[in-house]
Amino acid sequence: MAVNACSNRNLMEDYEHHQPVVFKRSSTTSRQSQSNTESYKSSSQKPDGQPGRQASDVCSANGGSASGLNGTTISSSKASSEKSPLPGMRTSASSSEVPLSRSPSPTVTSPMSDHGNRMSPGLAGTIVKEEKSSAEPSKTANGDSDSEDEVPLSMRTKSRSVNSSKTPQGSNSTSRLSAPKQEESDDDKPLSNFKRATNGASSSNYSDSEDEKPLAKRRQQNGLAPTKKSSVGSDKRPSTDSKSSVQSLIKRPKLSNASTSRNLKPASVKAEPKVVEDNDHIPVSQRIKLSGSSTSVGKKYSKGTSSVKKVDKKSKKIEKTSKYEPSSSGGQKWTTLVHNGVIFPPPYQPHGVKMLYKGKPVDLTPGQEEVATMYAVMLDTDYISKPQFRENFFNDWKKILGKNHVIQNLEDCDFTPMYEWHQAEKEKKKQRSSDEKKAINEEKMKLEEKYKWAIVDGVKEKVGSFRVEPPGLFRGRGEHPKVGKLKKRIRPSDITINIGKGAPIPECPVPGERWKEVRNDNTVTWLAYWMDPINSKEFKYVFLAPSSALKGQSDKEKYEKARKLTDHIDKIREAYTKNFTSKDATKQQIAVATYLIDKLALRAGNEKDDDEADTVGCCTLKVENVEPVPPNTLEFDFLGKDSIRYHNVVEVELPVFEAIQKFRKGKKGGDNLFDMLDTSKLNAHLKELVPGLTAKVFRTYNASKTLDDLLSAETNVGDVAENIVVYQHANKEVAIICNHQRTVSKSHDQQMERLDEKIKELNNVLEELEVDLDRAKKGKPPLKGTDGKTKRNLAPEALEKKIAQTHLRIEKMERDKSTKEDLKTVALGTSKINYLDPRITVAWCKRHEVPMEKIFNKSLLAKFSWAMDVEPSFRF
DNA sequence: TCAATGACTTGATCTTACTTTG
DNA sequence: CAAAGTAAGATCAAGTCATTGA
Repeated sequence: MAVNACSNRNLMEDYEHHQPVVFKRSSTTSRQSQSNTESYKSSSQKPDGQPGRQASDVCSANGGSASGLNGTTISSSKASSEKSPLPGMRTSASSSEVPLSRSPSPTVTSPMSDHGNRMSPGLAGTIVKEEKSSAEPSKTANGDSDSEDEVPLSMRTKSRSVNSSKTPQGSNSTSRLSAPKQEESDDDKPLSNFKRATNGASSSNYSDSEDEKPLAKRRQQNGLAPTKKSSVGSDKRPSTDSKSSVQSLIKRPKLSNASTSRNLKPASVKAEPKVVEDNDHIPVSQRIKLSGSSTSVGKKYSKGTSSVKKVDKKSKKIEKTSKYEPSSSGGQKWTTLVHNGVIFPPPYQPHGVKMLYKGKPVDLTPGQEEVATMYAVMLDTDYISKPQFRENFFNDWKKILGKNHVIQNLEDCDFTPMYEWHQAEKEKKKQRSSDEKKAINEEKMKLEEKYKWAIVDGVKEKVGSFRVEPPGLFRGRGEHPKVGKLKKRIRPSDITINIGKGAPIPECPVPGERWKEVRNDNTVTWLAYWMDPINSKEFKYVFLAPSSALKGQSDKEKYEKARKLTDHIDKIREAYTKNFTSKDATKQQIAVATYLIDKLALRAGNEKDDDEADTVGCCTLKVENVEPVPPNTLEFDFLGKDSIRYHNVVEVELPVFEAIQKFRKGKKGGDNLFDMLDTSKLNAHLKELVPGLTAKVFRTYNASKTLDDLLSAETNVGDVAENIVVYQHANKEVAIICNHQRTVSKSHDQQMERLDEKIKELNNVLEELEVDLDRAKKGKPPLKGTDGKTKRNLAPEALEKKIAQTHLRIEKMERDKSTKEDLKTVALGTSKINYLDPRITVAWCKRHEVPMEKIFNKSLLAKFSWAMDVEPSFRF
């Protein structure tokens, strides 16, 4: 049972005791912030009010006892929520489980496994390439570390914050060129280890392998998550697959390393290739079928029939052949590209419902009504309560109303009739019979079918979002200066199409209009773009879907880059640590900034314009965002991307602490903490250390490294459901590091109450059973139930069994509850989609016989099709 | 050197489809 | 079977980073 997993192990102990060195990342982690909503704006404010949840894992430690049963700890949700859990966590030191250890084989195994190629026989000339880069052998880790690794000691920080904090880890990336990777030394281990320290504890060290193991366990402690998993368990996947398999399609070759692939590219035919025929409706991704057995996770493509082939003509530009050329410069992204353009939202249909102005109905032209309706529809959102929103809206609407319109101010407008009309429409839609719905759906599908696919180098690929954004009111996040502005309707004459030379130009769907421009630029991947109506300097693009080879390739490159960072991370840490005390202010700032990015997984922090929400990242931190708390703790509190609050209290190394104090000296709260720095300087510096390295690589590295370590540390004992719990737990750790939040659902409290009630009920039942048991032992009949009914006479054994069952139910419910509380503000999806190398997950699934579909949904399976053949021994 | 531009990734949330529950 | 919950998918905002051009 899951329980076990969760049970406490002593994680903490491990951490603490062993600590030899190392960085620890902060322990705490919690994110409290969530308050994201708009509320805060400028940096200065710190919102507090939040519920302050804490990081879960951490908490668990303490929370444990909630259920008394078997020692399992369940973290009570509450506990977690409470702020400081404190130190007292107990853990037994015992944990001794052995971790899986990293992959054992030091040797290289060549990855080449691709099993069968995915190619279908059918394709004739198409490409294929399958090899995976042999280059990397699986790196196995060796258990040892390089000596260097150990070095980092200096850096280690300890963090433990009181309240929350997250831990990050750092690392850097590397380019492929550089040295061969050494295995990761232990040091590399991600911070994660550190971080969580739930409460106060923290520390851990890398090096010992031992330490690592425990981590995983630690996390579990919370005991969470049981519920979902179970549900997960069921499988359903079959259906789709089967179908898909049937169809044939072209399969796309698998990606290999970039370089190669590029070159390999099939030749193109120049002109338009003919479209692939038939089946195509099925996306490539779907074609993949998963094998059912866990191990067989890999996908296989079905055989494709159609063949498109292209001849190569090209070789022309392939200049850059360097093998590894990243897609960079000059990079050609495709040779032939065929698609059908974009689809437009239907024209506005006036509804004729009149709004009131000073209590009286007003006649509006369709154009005026359209904009009024956009506002009316948002009446129940909190955008309406923002003055900025109302002001921007009214300014834009006024332009459409005209100067002399009766409507002169928003305050006297009553949009209720329109709002109600809209609600009624919604209701109507909901009430439609399923047949009706089906018919409507089919119609829509038919209409959109042709836009869904593009043929890239002869392979049919899914297009991402091919719908032009409909007009509406801008829904900026946080305190965006432009919220509420009218996002005007986009017309064909606003759109630039990019398509292969010679391919048929998509027909403009609006009669009488034409595209703004048609280009044939094969150095970019977009199929179309238009100017963002809100920010005239920005564009909106139509790209291929994530399941496409083009996207898959770059995704793979991203992870490879992060993975290679492993080889350089020690050096990088050493270097920045040395510069914490540099006399050169710029160097010192770079060092500290890099440290924060590494340790806390902060984003780079580009400069922002005044017409954007006031949010910050590392390079743009303000003095007021970082509060030094002697002797060596820093309290971060700022609004980051999407105006999501980042609040973290972290212990840092003394030199960092001192440097921060120095950077703050003589500045005002709103001044930049790093006045000598911006992202381009920072990245330029990183690139000197390792070609291709940029700030964001650290996030990817730390996230993936953390997952890899946590999953590998876990001794496998459980069944599928338990393993899934383990995975989710690891995933959650990563989400916490990255500060991926979600707003608490409106019904959360209600749901919690409901759970509480159920638990209470069960407890009552339990009490009654115990009384009955007592009486039964004495030969007395059971008391009447609360409902007054008489109960059957049961043998003590039977009662005991019932009691045990009830205990289990209560436990499970408590666990569900704490998981729910725990995850109420943590979003796991983002990291899964963007930061976790899917090969880690795939390899782990293979090792633990967990079907991939339990972890990745259909779209992720498609998106990560390039990772499915990885060896079970793969380590990040 | 740096601001503007351009392309692409990351991210929260809204919407819809599907499940579970009462 | 409807209401409630949830997960998947869609949407589109908001970042990162490279390149361009003056």
